Amino acid sequence: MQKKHNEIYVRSKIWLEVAGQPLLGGGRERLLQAVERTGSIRAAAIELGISYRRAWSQLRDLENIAPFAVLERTKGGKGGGGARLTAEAKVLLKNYESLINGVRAEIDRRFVAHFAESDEG
Amino acid sequence: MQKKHNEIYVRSKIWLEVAGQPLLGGGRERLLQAVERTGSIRAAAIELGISYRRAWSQLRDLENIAPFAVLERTKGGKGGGGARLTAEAKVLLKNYESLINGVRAEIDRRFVAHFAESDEG
DNA sequence: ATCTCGTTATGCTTTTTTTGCATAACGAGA
DNA sequence: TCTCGTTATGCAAAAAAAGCATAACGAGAT
Repeated sequence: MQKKHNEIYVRSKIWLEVAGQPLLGGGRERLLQAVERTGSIRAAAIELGISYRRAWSQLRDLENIAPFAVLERTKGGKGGGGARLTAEAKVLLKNYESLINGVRAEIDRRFVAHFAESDEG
Repeated sequence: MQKKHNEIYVRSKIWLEVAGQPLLGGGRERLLQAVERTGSIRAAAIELGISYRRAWSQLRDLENIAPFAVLERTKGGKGGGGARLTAEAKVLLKNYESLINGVRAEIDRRFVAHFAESDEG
């Protein structure tokens, strides 16, 4: 396989919406995964390298449009508090992960099929 | 088929990149189509309901990262000038159209497969 | 040779969106 | 009652997008 001088490649975003508002995409997916793993919004933000303010805003928006509760939060206590995903949020997250896993590969396959034999696209 | 109280649905964007920079997505696709149809950037902008400034900026950015010339422009003359797509740009546009046509349907199909039997997602 | 006209080309202002800082509120456990 | 690290927000700063106004252009008409 010779190197191609044309470096065009395909990228994609797949997300879920409710009533025209974004519900869950790649960014919030990683955020929910991090919250689930760490048990707090703040720790998740640190793990992702984003500000707590940004993570909190993302989750607030998510919860505002989700048709069910997403997080269970606690304040105070020895650890200061924390946040966990509801069972429904875990199902949503899992289904989204399954959805995009298959789609990514399919897009790449179709890209090659359409752009492989033609250098200029 | 009963109505679902959960209105979650899937959306997607597929675009081409070169070296991390966006080359061609849905917006520029429509813009190129309009330029091809009308023969000028200004007429294309009017047809799409966007400002000429915006259309022109989009095309400038596109040409800056495309590995080949995209438009042939003319100034002056009876009509004042105009713009046309190069042969390579037409091929790129056509291939992009073919790519996304199949992908859209595939994403919808996979969405239904993953989200159909589960209301909460 | 000059004028005309509708286009391409671009600087600059305004608006909108995003990002980030700083700080208040909270409350279970010590 | 005090402490501590979290959740919760107001507000400012920065970045990005949108839009206004105007210059530059040059083939054809005069």
